[in-house]
Amino acid sequence: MATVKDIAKQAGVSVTTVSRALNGYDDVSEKTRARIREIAESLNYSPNAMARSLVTNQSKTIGLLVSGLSEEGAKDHFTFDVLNGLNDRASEYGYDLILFNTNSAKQRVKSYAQLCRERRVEGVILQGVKVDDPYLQEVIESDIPCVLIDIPITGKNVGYVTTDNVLGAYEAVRYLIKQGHEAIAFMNGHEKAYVSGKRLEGYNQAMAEAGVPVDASWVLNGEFSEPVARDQALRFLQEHREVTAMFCSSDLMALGVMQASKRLGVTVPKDLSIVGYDDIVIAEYAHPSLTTVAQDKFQMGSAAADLLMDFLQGKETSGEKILPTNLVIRDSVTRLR
Amino acid sequence: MATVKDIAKQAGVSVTTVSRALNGYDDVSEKTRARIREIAESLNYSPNAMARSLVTNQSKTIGLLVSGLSEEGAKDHFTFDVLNGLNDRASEYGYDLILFNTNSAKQRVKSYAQLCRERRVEGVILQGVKVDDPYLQEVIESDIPCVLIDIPITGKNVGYVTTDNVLGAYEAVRYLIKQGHEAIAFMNGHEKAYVSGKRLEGYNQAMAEAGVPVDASWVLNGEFSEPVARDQALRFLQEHREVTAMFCSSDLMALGVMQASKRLGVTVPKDLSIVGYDDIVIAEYAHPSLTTVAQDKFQMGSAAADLLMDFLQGKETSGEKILPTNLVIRDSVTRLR
DNA sequence: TTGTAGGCGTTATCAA
DNA sequence: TTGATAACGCCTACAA
Repeated sequence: MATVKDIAKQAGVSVTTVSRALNGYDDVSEKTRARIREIAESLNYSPNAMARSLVTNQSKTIGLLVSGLSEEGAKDHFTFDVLNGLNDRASEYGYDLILFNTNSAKQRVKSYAQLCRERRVEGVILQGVKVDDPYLQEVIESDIPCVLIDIPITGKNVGYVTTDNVLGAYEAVRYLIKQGHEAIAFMNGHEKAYVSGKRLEGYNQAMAEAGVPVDASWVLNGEFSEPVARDQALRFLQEHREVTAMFCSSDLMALGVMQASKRLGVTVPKDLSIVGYDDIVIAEYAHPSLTTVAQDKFQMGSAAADLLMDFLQGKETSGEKILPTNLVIRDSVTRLR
Repeated sequence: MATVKDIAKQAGVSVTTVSRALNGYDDVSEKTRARIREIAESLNYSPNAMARSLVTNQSKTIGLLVSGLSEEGAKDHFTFDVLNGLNDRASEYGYDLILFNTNSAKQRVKSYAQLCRERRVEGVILQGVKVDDPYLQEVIESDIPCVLIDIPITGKNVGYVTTDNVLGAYEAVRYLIKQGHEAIAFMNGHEKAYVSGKRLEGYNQAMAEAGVPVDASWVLNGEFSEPVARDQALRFLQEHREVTAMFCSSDLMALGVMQASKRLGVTVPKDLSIVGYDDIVIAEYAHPSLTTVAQDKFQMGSAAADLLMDFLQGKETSGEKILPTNLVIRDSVTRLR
């Protein structure tokens, strides 16, 4: 593989000149620059990014840490969409993405932070990690600039991107109320998730506003899992025939609730209205199609890239980006009366 | 950031000793090794992968080139699943993945091959590219070891992973025939795709075996697109009320056909049986749920990693891996008579 | 068992 | 406008 030295030799100049010619410095005559360019091309020269990084101390690389990336059966496109947005924007900044995953088969000895330091990533995006994940602490304390998805931590070079979970849930529940529902249960996710707390807030808020008292036992924990939500719903719906609607903290759980309904002979939306959260692809194809709170996952990715770049460029920033949600109305809710 | 030099200084030894102690050479006394390890730890030392690469000439990095990665609305989990399998296996080999995408907003000046050379990736996986993609040629000619997904090219350090498309299609159609169908149309993808040719082969084979003549006009081109398949089906189904089944070269197209059926008042599967291909997540949730030819995408990814490693380690290999498919029977096919 | 010295490919500093 | 030279952090003959 050709190096600057090869070019220099062939052009009869020094490596310095070659370097500067190729990097567009203006203290090199156009004539030699042209000659050098030509030779570089003919030699199929590509600068060695690593050698460059070594001296500039810039790897032009950002790390993506995804917990549970390798798990099969991740039905929600969430991770992937965020990754796309991220990659798209990062490449605009001239950065490439490098992927790390935690749960490798051979219990990886190296820690996240170590991986990042070895590769000298300039920043990190963390996604899908739980609030109590030990990796989380490790990375935050590592002083590598870092942006979290859906975990609200800010600090020196630490920020996060999320959507307006309170408002999203609020609007969903208010929509149900406007459709005449009052007996509205809430299938929430596990407590380790930041978003769960926020969405509960939104639920409570909408209920309070409508003057509907909230029964704590009507807030279920589906652990963001389809089968768990199904089982929870199975139990709950049998005990509470009076419920007319259920708001779910994820589409996957909403699908679980649908399954439970079907099994119990409860027709959606006639006997039970359901609203989900996320707007995953399946939502549109479910039967009936699912009314849900949509998050723009692609945008979450690019916003995360933007925020990280702010850190890297030393820009002043609050370190938080809260994106809007959008209620997508389909066929899983019926108007009461 | 701590370097070997720092450690050496603090331990009162040379950098050589540090390097060898940390890399597990046995010509260093256990006592000094222990001391060096301790100091390294206390200094939070991580070796600089780039400096190491520079001298070992091994980047421990493989590139992933995905065409159309950033396109929103890629409903099939395909790319993502493959990526997961790839990443999972690669990390077992001690390799990290670096992502490149072509269609960045700012028309990226650098070519794929250039990107790969700059980052000194040891090998490349190419996915989602069309047979006539200029990038394809470029990469293949670049003499970087490379594995293609679903494109049958082999050569020096070039190989591919695919599934048995002929057999997959054959089994799908034979299944339809066993259910009593004879008037079976085929919604194929575009001709630029390798898999389309193969699946057509399988279709023809099964039909011939059953002694059912194939009418070329019954083979449609849905371009692997949901709306295109829908429109094609709309036209075709109106003209051919005698068709009882349609085999589709992708689940997405099968969904398009379902939409068309619905619009025409043709009930699936009572009036029209449908078999798809891929087994994307939506297939299970569609209404009726879709009988389809499943491909293990995760496994395709890990097989690709394996093959690439064979190249990198100079192992003898045919350069092709053809994985099995698996007919998943759900509710979109009815038994005739 | 340990240390010295050279080099990987690039950029940066300084002098010519 | 150009060139010599010294880094960057690491590994690896070779010598001690």
